[in-house]
Amino acid sequence: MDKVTAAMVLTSLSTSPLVRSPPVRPNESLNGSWKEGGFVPSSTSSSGYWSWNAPSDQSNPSTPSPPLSADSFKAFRTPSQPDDGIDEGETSNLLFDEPIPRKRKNSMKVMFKCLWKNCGKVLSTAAGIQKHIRTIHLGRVGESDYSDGEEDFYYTEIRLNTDSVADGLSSLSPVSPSLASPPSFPTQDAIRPETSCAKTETKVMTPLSRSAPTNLYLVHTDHAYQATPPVNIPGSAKFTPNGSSFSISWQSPPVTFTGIPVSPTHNRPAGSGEQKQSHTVLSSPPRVAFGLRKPRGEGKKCRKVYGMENRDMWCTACRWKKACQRFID
DNA sequence: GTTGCCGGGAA
DNA sequence: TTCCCGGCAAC
Repeated sequence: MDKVTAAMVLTSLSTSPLVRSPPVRPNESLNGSWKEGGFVPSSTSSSGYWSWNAPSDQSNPSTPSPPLSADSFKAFRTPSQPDDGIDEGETSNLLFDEPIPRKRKNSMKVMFKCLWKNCGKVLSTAAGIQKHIRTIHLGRVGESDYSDGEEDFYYTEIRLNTDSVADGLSSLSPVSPSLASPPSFPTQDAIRPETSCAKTETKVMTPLSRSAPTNLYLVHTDHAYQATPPVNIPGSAKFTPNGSSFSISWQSPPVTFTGIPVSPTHNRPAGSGEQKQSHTVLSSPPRVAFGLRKPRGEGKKCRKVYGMENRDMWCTACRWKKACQRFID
């Protein structure tokens, strides 16, 4: 364990500079929805992974730079057709960002494996695998060069390296689809890219949702719990010293995930059930168990804002001593 | 002590 | 269904 945790810490440290370097990034490159609120800056590494998208064309196998691992993430959330109904879903993603072992560039060979069912084709370049997916699986023959990023869902990178540490990490990290993917996920529906699934449990699956390396992101989901606001959690909370044990715990989920038919994303604290799901581990380490009353929101509520004297200005819920509806946390 | 709100009851 | 409030837990 020690080794592992140490490795985690190191990786997170080493990567952060890469990721965060240009503060500019978040604002410009991403589609607007993100940047603001929570993710931005504070946390060391969680905020940055988006920025990799552009450069991450790792067509050159010889340079398995950080972007690769990032790329694998990218897969989960394709930048192209993302937000629909996903509101906070994404935030949860951030969590997972961290654990990825992106490491120094040394003797590693990167291959790309098609995750499409019964395919498993392995190519040495991302471009190649994307093309393969586009043409063979997605049937986009004509528009060969057109890529909306969907292919990303269907392949994963495989690092063939000699690095011991890397091995250790990869085995732990959720990003080892090579292990998990083959056994077709029992619940293809259950797990699907948040992008499309959002919170809806639509049954219509795009090819995408069917075979994507979902397990990867399951991992992150919960955060859930904290929906939007919780955004912060990931970054800072996670890697605090005492958070280390925590990170470990959540790694297992990918494996254990049983495919509960629920969209991993959310977090709207709404349903009590949602919370407990996969995320439990992540988001609420110390929290009491679920059944208990939910933690009090931090925001000011009608009572505090308007005061007792202006009770008529309160939202009805507050007036009735119910959960405030005006200042929702 | 204050505040948020669950659980439950009365109208 | 609407309105209230006792009481508990988090602050």
